[in-house]
Amino acid sequence: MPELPEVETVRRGLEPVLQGRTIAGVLIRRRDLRRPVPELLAERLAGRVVETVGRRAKYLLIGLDRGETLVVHLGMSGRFRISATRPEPERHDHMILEIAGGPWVIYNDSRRFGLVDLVTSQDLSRHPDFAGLGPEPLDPAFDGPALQSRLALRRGPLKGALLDQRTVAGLGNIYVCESLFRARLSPLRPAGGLGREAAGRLARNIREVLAEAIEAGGSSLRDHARPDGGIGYFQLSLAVYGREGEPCPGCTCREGIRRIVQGGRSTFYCARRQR
DNA sequence: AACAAGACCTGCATGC
DNA sequence: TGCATGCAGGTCTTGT
Repeated sequence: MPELPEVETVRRGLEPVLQGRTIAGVLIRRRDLRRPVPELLAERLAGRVVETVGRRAKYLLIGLDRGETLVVHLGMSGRFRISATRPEPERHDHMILEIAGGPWVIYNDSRRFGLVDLVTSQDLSRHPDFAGLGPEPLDPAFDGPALQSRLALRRGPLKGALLDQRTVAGLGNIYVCESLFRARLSPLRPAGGLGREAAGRLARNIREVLAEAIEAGGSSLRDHARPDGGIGYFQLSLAVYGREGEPCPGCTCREGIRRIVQGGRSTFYCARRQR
């Protein structure tokens, strides 16, 4: 499910349910996620008050009292759902939070590429999960020069550089393809040689596509993304992702959208429009 | 140092 | 119907 817009959509869904509320009880049903769920996590969370519900890159940051943060990553298939009544656990429900006075918040991840961790809030920026992350693309500090300087060190193609969370945080396969299409840049183009004008265009299009996707509630591809059970609609606005063989929405080329494999993952682009 | 490939795990669509 | 194959929104490790 989740790149930055989907994680942000989840954050917005959880915030009104969690912020200012007390965690009454926690059930951990499976500990072998991407890395093991910390020992005694349930005991450490019980009775804690949620102060903030934030996000950094694709990580959800549930800020608790006493200076600790519950970190959740959704991996490829992670989701949250909210239940007004005590839920009957379903397959792949790994963590169930009971909020004092209801509701219940359930973390489910079939592929178990996600993770749950509890870290000291002060150490967050130095924590290994976060230390190397690039800038938040929606932060004002992210602009053409910032992107250009990060890309300058690179030798490989743009696609891989943008997927690397050290370049800019929060992009994944969908939004890299979409950003490159909007910026009219080939995913095969060497990242290092990107000029000032092209880098500025790319940074602007990254910001725009992410902002529009958040506005639409994210993209719901194989399942729904939102804690409230609703779906996002941005998949309807995708220009190239998953559209191999379809006409290019930006030009009149005969070939249409092409699919290639880079770094073992699908890239969708228009070879005529994107140079 | 930077890159690609492989690994992690499950579910689903497709084709025989 | 059953079975094999390939693919999926991420990221960590390994090898070149």
